[in-house]
Amino acid sequence: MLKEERQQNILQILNEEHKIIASDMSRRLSVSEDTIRRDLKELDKKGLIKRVHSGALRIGPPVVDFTTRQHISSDIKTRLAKKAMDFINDDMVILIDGGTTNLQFVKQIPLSLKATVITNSPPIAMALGEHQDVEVIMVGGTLFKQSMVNLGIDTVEALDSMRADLYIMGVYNIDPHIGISVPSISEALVKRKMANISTEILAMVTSDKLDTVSNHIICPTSELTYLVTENVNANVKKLYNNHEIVVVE
Amino acid sequence: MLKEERQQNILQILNEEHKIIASDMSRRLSVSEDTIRRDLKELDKKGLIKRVHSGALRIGPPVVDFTTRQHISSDIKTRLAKKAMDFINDDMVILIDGGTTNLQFVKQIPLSLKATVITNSPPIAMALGEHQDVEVIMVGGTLFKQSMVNLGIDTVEALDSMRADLYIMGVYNIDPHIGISVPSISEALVKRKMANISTEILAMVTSDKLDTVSNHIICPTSELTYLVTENVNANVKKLYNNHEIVVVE
DNA sequence: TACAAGGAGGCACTAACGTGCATAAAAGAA
DNA sequence: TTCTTTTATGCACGTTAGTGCCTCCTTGTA
Repeated sequence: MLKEERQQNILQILNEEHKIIASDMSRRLSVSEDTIRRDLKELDKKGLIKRVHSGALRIGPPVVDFTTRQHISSDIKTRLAKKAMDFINDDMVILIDGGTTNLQFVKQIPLSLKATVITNSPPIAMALGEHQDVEVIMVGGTLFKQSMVNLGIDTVEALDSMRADLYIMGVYNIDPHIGISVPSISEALVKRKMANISTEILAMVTSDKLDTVSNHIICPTSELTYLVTENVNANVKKLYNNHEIVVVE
Repeated sequence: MLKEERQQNILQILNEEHKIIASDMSRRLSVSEDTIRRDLKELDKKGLIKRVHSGALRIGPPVVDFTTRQHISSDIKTRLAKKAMDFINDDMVILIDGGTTNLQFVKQIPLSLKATVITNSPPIAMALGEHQDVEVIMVGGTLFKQSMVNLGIDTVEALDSMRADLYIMGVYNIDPHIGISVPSISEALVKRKMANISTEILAMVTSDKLDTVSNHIICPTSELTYLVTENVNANVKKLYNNHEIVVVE
């Protein structure tokens, strides 16, 4: 059994049982207690578990069925999220809007991060409920249920008095000839404002969104700083040749 | 049983019972009194409990984390919610703040309701995601993770330009001599503003919240219109004799 | 003041830990 | 593939944490 595999098992068991005993794990996974101890040490260092004498405790509530399914189905999104994590540091002011890719990203954020997160998405805000050192600022507005984000004039006005170091933009699709587009004018206005108040902009894009033709409102992309994606075709490359493109294989 | 687990148990019990006796705990948790004493000493040092001769006292009001509270006494909350539903009609503008009782209420709202809901609580907003004919207005602010509501000056300012027919107020406890109280000044300010902009005010209160002594900031209750509760003692009855008290048996 | 219950600190025992080292297993490089 | 390098694992052994018991001291109450 591989180390990663074993550690995944430990996390899985811990998720179900809320606590584990090192000696117990040693028997269940057929490795020495030393190995288990080393695993627990590592996982604790990563902030995934709480190491205690004799074993370890789960951090936070168990991951429920719904979120588990999301994890399984969105392997690519997880990989993109992990890559995007490289651009996150302590003490940043991070602006994040909605979308499942962004939600996946937020779920990857280590509990140890110290930062300020501004968001107009209730699910994103709630996903940060366990992060003690992350201050969450919610931007209000009219809830747009399709994508679970707050939009409207109030949202734009509230954003007016804020500034962020990095804006993690949720993306629907990228038209190779125009750029990033969104399905509604309200969303476009909010995203435009968000782009304006941020120093850098990062977008995570899964390949199904690349190279799609769209007749929706354009969101200006001239300030895009990082594009994190799986692979990229010639058109997109040309469009973004001024920006850093991170390709996750 | 792990040390941390045991201490967690002690805190849990103390949270429910307000005081504990060391010798008692020794029996209940099957460890020696010495160990219990050491635990109490540690927890006291961390400022989580107040150590006294013979045992320990709880510091402040009973507070459990949001996800835990969600599962506590939800059956009675459901019954309160169903009763409170009598005061809801189509085309109303309903203002709802946070709390698990309120969340339970929102989950009872029929999908057919046509209304506008204003809230500063992300979970409440998300719970209305399926209601096609409910327009949800989210009020932004700084997310207060313990109760999952947005608070702060921005919240109060945003509320300033709104009006509601009914405010469903989340309640922590009712002091028989003072009235409704909340654990923080930020929350008090927001609740006060919410009360000001609403024509009627409704509060659902489970019996464990009745008649509890609290030294926290008062939230003015003079405008309270409906009190929906399980049962009510003389003190509370006297305090609210101007208002409609609905008792759910 | 006296007396019982509770508490502090020391001691001892056991289970758990960490570390260094030898060996086995992966992962890369040729 | 085969060899080399790196990483992971298990064992030995000295150290530490957690617990119960004991003794002496403190606190609360009659």
